[in-house]
Amino acid sequence: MILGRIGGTAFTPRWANDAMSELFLRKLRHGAPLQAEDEALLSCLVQGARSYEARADIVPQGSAQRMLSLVLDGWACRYKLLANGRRQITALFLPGDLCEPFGVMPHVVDQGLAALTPAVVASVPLGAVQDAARRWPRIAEALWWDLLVAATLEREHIVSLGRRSASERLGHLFCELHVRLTMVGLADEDGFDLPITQSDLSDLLGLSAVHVNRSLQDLRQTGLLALRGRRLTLYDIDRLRELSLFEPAWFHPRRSDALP
Amino acid sequence: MILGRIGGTAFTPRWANDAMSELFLRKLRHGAPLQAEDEALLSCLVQGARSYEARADIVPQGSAQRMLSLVLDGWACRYKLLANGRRQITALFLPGDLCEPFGVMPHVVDQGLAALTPAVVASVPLGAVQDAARRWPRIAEALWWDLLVAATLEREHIVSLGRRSASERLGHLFCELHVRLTMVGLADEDGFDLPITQSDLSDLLGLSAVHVNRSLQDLRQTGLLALRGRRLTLYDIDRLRELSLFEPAWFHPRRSDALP
DNA sequence: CGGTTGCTTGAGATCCATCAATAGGAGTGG
DNA sequence: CCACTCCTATTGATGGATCTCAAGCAACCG
Repeated sequence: MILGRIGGTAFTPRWANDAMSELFLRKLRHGAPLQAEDEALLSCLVQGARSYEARADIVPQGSAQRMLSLVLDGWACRYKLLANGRRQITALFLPGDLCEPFGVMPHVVDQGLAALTPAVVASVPLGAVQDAARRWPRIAEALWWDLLVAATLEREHIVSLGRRSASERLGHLFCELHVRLTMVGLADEDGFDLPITQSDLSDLLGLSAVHVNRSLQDLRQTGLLALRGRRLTLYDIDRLRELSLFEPAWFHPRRSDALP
Repeated sequence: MILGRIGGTAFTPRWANDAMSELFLRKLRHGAPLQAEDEALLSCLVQGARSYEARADIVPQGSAQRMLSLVLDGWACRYKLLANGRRQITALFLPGDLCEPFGVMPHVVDQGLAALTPAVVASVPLGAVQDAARRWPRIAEALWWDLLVAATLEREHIVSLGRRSASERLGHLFCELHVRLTMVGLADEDGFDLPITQSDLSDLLGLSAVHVNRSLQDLRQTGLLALRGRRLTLYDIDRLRELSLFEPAWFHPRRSDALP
């Protein structure tokens, strides 16, 4: 429930500049027809990778924001800590995810950003992204698409918390993660790595950790999935989607040139 | 639970062009130092007002989006209808609210837009807004600020659904509405008009209508508020904020020029 | 080996949903 | 003005979903 206080450590040399932006680009390609020059330009924006331990704050609640965070490795989250000590995770960020809409002006963040696992996070200067978007239409399109997907995820999160049962929330989350991780090549057909704790899941889904545990057991006993160690195996994705009221259609907003 | 099928009626002449954008401008002034020329330009974008009956769909779920909707009068909402018939309202729109972030490209909307009360809604051409923002920095700043506030509201909605009790959700909503309505001059110090039904509130807050009713009675009996007819009176806003874990600070992201 | 963290299980309490019935209020037509 | 209807608000009773507290277990790690 309580987040650790360990800050980021120094620059991590194992991330060469190309490798850093690879997952990010892989995702953006779903949103716009990026050319080699667009990708080269985007790569240049990604700099200053730092490592964080699990539970470390990346951007503390209430601090001023001038850079965007891009997750290179590990999982992170946006969260809010309430006065009564409860925590709600409002968004989950996977490798390749940009943690804020690209064009916001500098501002004070109302919610913090924290690592859920050991993570490597790069900083992207706000102004540079805005400039790139202003000058290169395909980059702008890709970034707007990314923003659109992020907003859709957030709204679906609201729907889950408001109108889905505990098992449905879990199932829906797993379906969503499967799609997102597949987009960046981090899932295979029947599952993926789930590196966060059940307590994190509970803070994400608005449940207690105990109930997450029991609902997971329900899903296992129904034969829909297995969760051993960090590996989540999905035995029957179609049935899981049906059970969770998951509609993959909303996931890929059509590109403008594809609109009727 | 089920939305009506009545479409919009024809153009409503009672809205002159100036009056149409007045509330919208009033809100944006909180986000950027708009000059007369900026406001004039923004006013020109707002066109094509239409009236809708309560419960009418404004933009149905699954349709293509090329225009932005601006609420001139009445309350509206973004909602999702689940396969099992449940409805979740993901955002509430008040007079002066732009219903989508300004810059999104045309896309298929995953969630519909509906009137909750009789409403008048104008359409704003997407391209025109983007052009204006590109050319006039203050307009861009105001619109980004608006987007930022909308995103913050959405995240706070997630926190409510995930980690606040029924009474806290209601209290938090009323505090939020009080701030938002005050920004456009539609609330006075001790309350405002609440024109939606308890059933709408339940779909917004992820509760049952019966439980909304009971939680409202709790709040009344605690002496925090009164709700007679459509008028909501707040007797002790500070105490209500405390009880609801409402933090008004996040509401006004600082302008870029005010950052340290 | 002891300490820590995360997972699992049980029992009891609480919050909230559902079902069903009644009451109030606004509009409508006679 | 009354009877009627629809919609919304209210109330009661009951069951279910989920929470909390508490304890035990398993894995990992220095």
